[in-house]
Amino acid sequence: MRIGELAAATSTTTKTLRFYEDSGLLPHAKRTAGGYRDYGREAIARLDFIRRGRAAGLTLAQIREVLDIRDAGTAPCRHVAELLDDRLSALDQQIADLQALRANVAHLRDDAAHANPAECEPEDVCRYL
Amino acid sequence: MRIGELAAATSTTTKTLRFYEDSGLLPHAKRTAGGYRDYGREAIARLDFIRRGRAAGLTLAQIREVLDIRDAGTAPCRHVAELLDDRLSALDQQIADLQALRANVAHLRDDAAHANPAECEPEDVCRYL
DNA sequence: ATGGACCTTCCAGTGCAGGAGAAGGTCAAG
DNA sequence: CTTGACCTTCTCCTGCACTGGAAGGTCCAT
Repeated sequence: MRIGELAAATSTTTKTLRFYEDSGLLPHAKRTAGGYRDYGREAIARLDFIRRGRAAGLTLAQIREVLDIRDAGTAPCRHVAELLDDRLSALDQQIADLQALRANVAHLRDDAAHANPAECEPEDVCRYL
Repeated sequence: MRIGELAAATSTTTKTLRFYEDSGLLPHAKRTAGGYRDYGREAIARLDFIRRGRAAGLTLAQIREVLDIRDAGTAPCRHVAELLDDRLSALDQQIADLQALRANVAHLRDDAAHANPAECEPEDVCRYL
């Protein structure tokens, strides 16, 4: 499989695949006589793994950590669970922050809606954020 | 108030304050005879506003949008309410996205937690992400 | 043998939110 | 009058995850 086919099969781009190789997420691909990268089908599974990790909000560095453990021949289940726990905490915090902000903005919006435009001072806009 | 005092009062840095001025988040400060920036107390309130927005995950561009409307001075409340409605919709979408992501990550994490490490083969790693 | 699709490497830029450090100016204390 | 803290502008650097483009090589059909 050449790089373009792999890119199409994984809904990504050749640029991204070369970038992943440079970043150590994909092993150095073997080459054809003409110097083209030649991928096996396992590359698709690896890229699906990377894609799922990205979708879960992991950084490429975190994904590489997991892949490195796997490539060393050890099962990274425990490590994956830890990474996901960290990610859950971060998400909970982020959600709580956004909900607090939403409440503030909603309050501010109500005030803006009910205020008499004639007596609406610019300074009032920022009272609640 | 000089830039260092303002930075200390708002738990930020002089670098950040100059960057905010360049970015249009802070107005051009008036200068002392020696060319130093000279801030009034209202700068602290403005930076607190920026800090709270940042803490809740807003971008500087989004914060600037709100500040620009305030700075227009003549900002009609109706217009502000419209802007805030847009912001509320965006926040609701963002919260919903994060909650969906959280559910996904929690599900993945549970799978990883219930796996028996002894029978977890390296090839299985993809199951958990 | 030629055209076009695809590939190669290398260099550079994007957007975000600043941070590092150089070269020099200002100000108050000793 | 000098020292040291603080300030000025300036240019470049950071990390993240790519993206774009130039210059050239390969492969396959016509």
